[in-house]
Amino acid sequence: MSAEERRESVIRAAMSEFARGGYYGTSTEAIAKRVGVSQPYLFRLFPGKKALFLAVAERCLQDMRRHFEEASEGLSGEEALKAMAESYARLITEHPERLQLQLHIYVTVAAAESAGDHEFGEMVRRGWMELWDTVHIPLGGDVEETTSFMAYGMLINALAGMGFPRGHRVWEGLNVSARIMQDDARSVGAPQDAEGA
Amino acid sequence: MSAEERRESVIRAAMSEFARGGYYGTSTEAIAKRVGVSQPYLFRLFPGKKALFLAVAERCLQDMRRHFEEASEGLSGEEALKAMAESYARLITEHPERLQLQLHIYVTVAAAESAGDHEFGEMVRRGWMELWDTVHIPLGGDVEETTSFMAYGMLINALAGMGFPRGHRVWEGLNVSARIMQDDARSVGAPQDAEGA
DNA sequence: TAAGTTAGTGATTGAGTACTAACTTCGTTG
DNA sequence: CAACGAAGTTAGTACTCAATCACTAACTTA
Repeated sequence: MSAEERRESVIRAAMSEFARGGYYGTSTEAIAKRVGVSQPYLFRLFPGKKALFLAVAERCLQDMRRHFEEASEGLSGEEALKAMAESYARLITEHPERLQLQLHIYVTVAAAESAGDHEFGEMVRRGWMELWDTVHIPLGGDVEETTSFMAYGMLINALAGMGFPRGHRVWEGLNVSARIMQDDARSVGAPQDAEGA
Repeated sequence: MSAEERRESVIRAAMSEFARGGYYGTSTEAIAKRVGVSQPYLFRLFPGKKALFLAVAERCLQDMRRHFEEASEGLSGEEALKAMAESYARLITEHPERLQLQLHIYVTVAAAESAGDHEFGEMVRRGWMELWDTVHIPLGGDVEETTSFMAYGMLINALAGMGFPRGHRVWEGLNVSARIMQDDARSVGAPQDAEGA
């Protein structure tokens, strides 16, 4: 297998592992094991753990963008909104590790930023803006609509991350105002506990 | 100093340290050093690192709730909304470590949930619902309004975490549709880079 | 003063960490 | 066939981490 192909498979494996444990909670050995390669060899494919995480974050944002592009292809306005929302809902319910990876990226970039390391932040901001524009266009260039779409998306991330089961009252407001996740609302990760209090 | 007082100071110190590095990125020694106590003694005050993080998360949610209660005291409707939004904006701009701690809690609970550990999740969901109700009441019991408030709050968390500077176009939609952070919008952690692309 | 409790420390342990250096294996090509 | 470069390994270093254990000094109570 060529080094480039190997790098690709390492990124995929690292996406899974970093999704589980985040940056500090993931060992390079775990990634290597998943790829089926020796751990030191990772350092020949990537200069270090940080660079690998960066590559993973970049890929995650790219995937996200492509996801929205495909979902909204040929649609616009309300139709595009519904299509993207449903597509996103399906993505994070069927692949909860995607949600976790996103959360890990947000928190890691925030930590890096306030630690004075802006390299990671620049990349993520660039990725986010591309994502923003990808959503903005099919929504008719409406800034408020796009912002609202992103905001409800972030709330969904949080609720799903916390493990609120579908049908819980905290999801209620989303069905109406966001026109999102009508029938597709589903708990991510955690199962039944109706109220939690 | 009594054990109870010590525990209190440990929680405060741990909030700062966990905000920086999250669960895996924070050593118990760093926390102990900040408290001014030996590292092994932490394990007399708390059964383990995990229990300490749990106590920190609980405290963070409590603080958050109290914050909104105080901000909305005696107000209702639009006035309460503005007061809570401004108060929250001030909190995370003046204390960026609060934002980071919240992000770390969300990601850690998500990881715990999908790893089958629901103890942490139950606590956080309970805390979130209390927070939700605390916001819900002054907003006149309007579910959509409350959901929208929470959603824009989560978007603000994400944008601030990524280090988008105030005035950046990604904040634009928030000024209008969310009636949040009009003049108070401010970058958290990261300084100027106008576009990032 | 004897008995017991509470707050706290120093030394250590065993597991895990990112990363390096030196070696091997093997298909391709002059 | 021999030389080479690229893919990949084994062995190892220097270090960090959570947690445990045995201990002590100060205070309280009777």
